[in-house]
Amino acid sequence: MRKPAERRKAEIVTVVLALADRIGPDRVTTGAVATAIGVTQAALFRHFPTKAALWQAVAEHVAEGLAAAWEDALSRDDGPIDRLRALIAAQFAQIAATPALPMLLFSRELNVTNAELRATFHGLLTAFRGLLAREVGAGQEAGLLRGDIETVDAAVLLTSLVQGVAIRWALGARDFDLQGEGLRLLEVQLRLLAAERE
Amino acid sequence: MRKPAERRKAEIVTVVLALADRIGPDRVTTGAVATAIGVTQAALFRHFPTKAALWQAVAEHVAEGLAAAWEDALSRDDGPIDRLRALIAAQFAQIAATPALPMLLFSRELNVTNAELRATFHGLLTAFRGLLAREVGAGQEAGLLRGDIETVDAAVLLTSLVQGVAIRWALGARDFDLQGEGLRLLEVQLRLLAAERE
DNA sequence: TATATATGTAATTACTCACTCACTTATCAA
DNA sequence: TTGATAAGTGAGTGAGTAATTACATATATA
Repeated sequence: MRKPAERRKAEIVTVVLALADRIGPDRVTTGAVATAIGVTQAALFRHFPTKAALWQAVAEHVAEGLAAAWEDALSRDDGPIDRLRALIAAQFAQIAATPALPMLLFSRELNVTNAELRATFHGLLTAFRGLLAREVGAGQEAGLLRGDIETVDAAVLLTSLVQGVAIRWALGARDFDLQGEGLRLLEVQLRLLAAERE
Repeated sequence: MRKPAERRKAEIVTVVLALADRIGPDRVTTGAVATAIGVTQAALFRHFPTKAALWQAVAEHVAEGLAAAWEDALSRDDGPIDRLRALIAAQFAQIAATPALPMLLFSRELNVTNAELRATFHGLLTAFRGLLAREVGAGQEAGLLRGDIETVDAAVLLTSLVQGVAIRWALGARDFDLQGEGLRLLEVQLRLLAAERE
């Protein structure tokens, strides 16, 4: 079935992510993508000049999703602790919705083929840490979080929590609920960071 | 130059790890390994029946290194907190000595091609978490660490710390001292976990 | 309706990869 | 010194894989 280029491009990006989840990012061949969509392999090159360009489009799609989720998490008018919760919940939600994401960060296509893209993703992680740091700082100002910890260090500990849980989830058999376990551990870490002991 | 099989095998394993660091685990082809050593590609198959077996040997090499480092860290007769420090310091040291390790965890070889390899590494991470949990438990028993936190949760937070810092190091330009930064953050987390506030 | 163009196909190319096999030669023990 | 054997070679094979090309046709628009 013939489709306008825009929709076909979007379809290809979606299928690449789904395939990356099912068989791993580095097994996503142009042939596999084409078969999954129902077109010939050559048709892909009508929409993307190279396979690297295709991966770049995928990465941009993911980056936009993350940025949107962060913005949405910060849009609510809560206190800093709840904003921290929302940010990290959004991160877990994005990873759960795009399970290939952790592997994608280390995939050959993204790291080896496209250095620019690697910088983009590294920038995303840094940006996320920055957002966390801002909320942590606000929490410290408000006397909600311990003040005897460097703001940035607390942010690093929180991003590490996300990455650690995501790794355990991805490397294991995905045999637990990422979001549930992640948010549970977040509460533990938040209790450690809290200004007052209950 | 002809070498006895044992030494050649060891050489191959070493070169694979070095190449994995330099060009990425999934770019390590049998041809690249052979050229780096100075033999023909066919010679590799004199020592390993398949490429998967070669990777398994690499994994065992890494596993032995980690196990030895852990044992060494636990051999000293310190208190639980110092043992935690020693364990995590050993982990950072091993990662720094084998910089391909973080990437290896996300390689296609491990995640897609070689299920046995994946099981090996997943087992290693689980074992490490177990060792940490034991020391955390001892620290809680001794009244050195907060008792109102699940022992296992604290262990997860500590392994996450290691992984988070290692990822930031590997994905970035390796532009900071892994061990130094890691141990610094460990002290922060230990302060959060401490039973008494100073 | 006619036609230009965007979308898609079939067939093929150039290349990489893991792996095989018949053959050679260095090494070492008898 | 000689013969057995372990270690290495040269020349392949078959199975992918991205990308190209000449050709076809659906679709929108004038």
